[in-house]
Amino acid sequence: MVVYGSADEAADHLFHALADATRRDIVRRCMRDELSVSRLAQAYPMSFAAVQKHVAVLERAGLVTKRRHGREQLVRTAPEAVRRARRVLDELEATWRGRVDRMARLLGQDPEPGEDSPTKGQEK
Amino acid sequence: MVVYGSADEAADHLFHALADATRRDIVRRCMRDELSVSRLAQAYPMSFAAVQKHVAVLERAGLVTKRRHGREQLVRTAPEAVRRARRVLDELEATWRGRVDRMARLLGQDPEPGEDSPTKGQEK
DNA sequence: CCCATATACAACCATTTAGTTGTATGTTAG
DNA sequence: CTAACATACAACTAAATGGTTGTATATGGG
Repeated sequence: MVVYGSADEAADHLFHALADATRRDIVRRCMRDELSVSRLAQAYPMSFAAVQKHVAVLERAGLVTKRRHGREQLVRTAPEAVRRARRVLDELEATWRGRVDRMARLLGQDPEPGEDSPTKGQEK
Repeated sequence: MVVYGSADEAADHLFHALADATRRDIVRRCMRDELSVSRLAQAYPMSFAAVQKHVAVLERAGLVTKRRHGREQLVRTAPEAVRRARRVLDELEATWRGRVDRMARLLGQDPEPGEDSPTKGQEK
């Protein structure tokens, strides 16, 4: 799974978090209101602990934040979250059509996968 | 990993495929040119078979297509691919601010996670 | 104070992933 | 034809995932 600089790691976490229907649903729900974890848990056919873990994954990816209110933990989708994911996709396109391609040609080395940036430092 | 109707499944595959830096890099490279699998493999610090598998994951997600040319298999990023991923993100927002919320209120039932559409078909 | 609720977290299990190696099958260049 | 190359695919391993149950710790209401 390679190590990667924090840039790639952030994208890894983001997309990984979105790659599960339950988590996407949590994101949707928590865009409208703040919901406690137990409230959320009631909505899915799985244990409280399982939902707790899903929320943790979303939190690690920066897609939601938690805020304590009394004895409950209110979950809310980070306002900028989905937008941020979209930006990563944009960069995915941009990296190619702009920077990399152009720079490689300027340097006179053809921009093909000869041996450059083997996954590692790519745009980190 | 649960069954899901094909709609969610497609999103699962899409985001899962994007949740790996090597695969994102393959997507970038193959937007510019068509590249053979072995050509791609040279670019990463892993075996040919490993890269082959990454390409398979991308293919399953509809992010790239393969086309035979002689003895090589040329990989190319699906033109519409990234755009499609972005659309899923848009829907993620839209579902909330438009449809679900509004409909639920119209129906007079509060749109909270009581038990409605628990991600649907989540029962494995 | 006592209890029910809301969360946290550890331990465990089954499945998937990401990688490996090894072998088989096509295809093209000589 | 044959050798070298490009791919396909099976089998195996280590680690990560997604889920479970069980236990511990806060907190709020009466």
